[in-house]
Amino acid sequence: MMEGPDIARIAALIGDPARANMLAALMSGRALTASELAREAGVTAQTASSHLAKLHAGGLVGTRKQGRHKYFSLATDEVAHLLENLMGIAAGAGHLRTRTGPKDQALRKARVCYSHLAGDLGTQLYDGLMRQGALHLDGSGMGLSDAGETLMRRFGIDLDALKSRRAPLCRECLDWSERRSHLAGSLGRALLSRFEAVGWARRDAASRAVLFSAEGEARFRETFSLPAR
Amino acid sequence: MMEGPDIARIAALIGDPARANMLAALMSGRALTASELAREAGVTAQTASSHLAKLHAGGLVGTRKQGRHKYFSLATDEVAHLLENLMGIAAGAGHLRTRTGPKDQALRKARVCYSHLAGDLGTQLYDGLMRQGALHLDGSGMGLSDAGETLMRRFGIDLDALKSRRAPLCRECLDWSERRSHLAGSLGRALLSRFEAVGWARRDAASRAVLFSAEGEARFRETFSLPAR
DNA sequence: GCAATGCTTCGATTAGCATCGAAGCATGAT
DNA sequence: ATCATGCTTCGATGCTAATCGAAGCATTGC
Repeated sequence: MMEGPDIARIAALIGDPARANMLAALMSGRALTASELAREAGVTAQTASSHLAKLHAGGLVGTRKQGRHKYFSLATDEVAHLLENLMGIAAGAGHLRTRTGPKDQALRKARVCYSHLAGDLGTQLYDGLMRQGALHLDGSGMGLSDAGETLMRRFGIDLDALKSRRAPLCRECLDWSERRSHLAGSLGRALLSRFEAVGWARRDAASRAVLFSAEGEARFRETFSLPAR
Repeated sequence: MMEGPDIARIAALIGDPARANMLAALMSGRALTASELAREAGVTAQTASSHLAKLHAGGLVGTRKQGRHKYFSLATDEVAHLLENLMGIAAGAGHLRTRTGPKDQALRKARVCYSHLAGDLGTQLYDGLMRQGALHLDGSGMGLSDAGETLMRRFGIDLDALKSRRAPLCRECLDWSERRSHLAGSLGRALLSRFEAVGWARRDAASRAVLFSAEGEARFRETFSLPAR
């Protein structure tokens, strides 16, 4: 006993419903203010402040002060990965909370996972990149092949800027609805924001859903050689 | 708010120190009795019983009654994956920054993750299989190539028996000490038990460590074309 | 049969912590 | 300056849940 790191400490952090709701809200990838998170969790500002302080001390969220606002976001991709993982188990093992409403279906099709694309389209993208050899997974981790780099540059991704950062370019992230991997890392982030920039998709304001237009989805499938739906 | 599955519910389950210790103990892959888990967690039999009932109701552990003993084990590989994931974050963000005691080093080198090989040797095996093309990761998930099947059969793995089961043959699992993937799934399980069967390694009785003999490690590296240490 | 072992249920105690009201402290707007 | 907004600290309250002792069931062994 007592071997390995203190797992209970951070599990307990996530274990409070108010904090869990805050973290789930931060899975949108957007940085949110303390009051927004308070509203999201359904508690008053004071309790939210206390919760956020604990999340910060526990290393799960990062903060940024801007004027009289304080913005919170998930600390790392790994935290997002953990949360997604938790959702998978909660969806499978917990009672069937998955009442597949219409909004729920949109979430399953495409949603934001921290800051990259998840859901059916996210895993399809990942699979497609793997299939055509744009992505590879070898000893040193995951990376882009030459063909992949060309593809990304042609799509308008500034790879040089991404590479100059310390953050890993490619990571995989387990999808809770699909139970398969999708692409995370700074490239995953850049791709999602590019999808928005070129008008293929936009984020739902109220949820984590990513709404592709009909034409946007067609162009998306075409660009990454995915089967037409 | 309230979208997605109830993440707080199971995080809270793991968030209690006693339960977390029990789960960590079950990461050895062995099925343990209620009293063993009570001792492991440092609580009396009554409280342990209460905790285990909750873990069972929450779907995190499975039970098997045998005589007057009740054996507990982790419910699925996904649960093990989640715990390993949690350890990674706890090790990074929490205090207790890896005081590398002598036993700790053994754990880092090779240990049991649920029921397959983790640690340095586990990730090396995974990387080696990937490098030589025995394993591949494509659209439909992870699988063995023909060369990989030959390799496994030659090593004495009964692939047909594994394939006939419903459980996935190959899965990847994120390693908390190495922060990279190692091989899980029924093949991962079979490999570890084969390592023990042919006398290359044995499990430490008191911890999750897997102890390779000098010759065992050499044969291991030779068999899977890993660089000599 | 009786005793022993392993586990569970019951009841009571306790401690921790989530919660909120109110006040304090910044920063920004008028 | 003065007020408003956003966040934090303080103090008090109340609820949840972890804990254990003791008794209750089940199973095994003699």
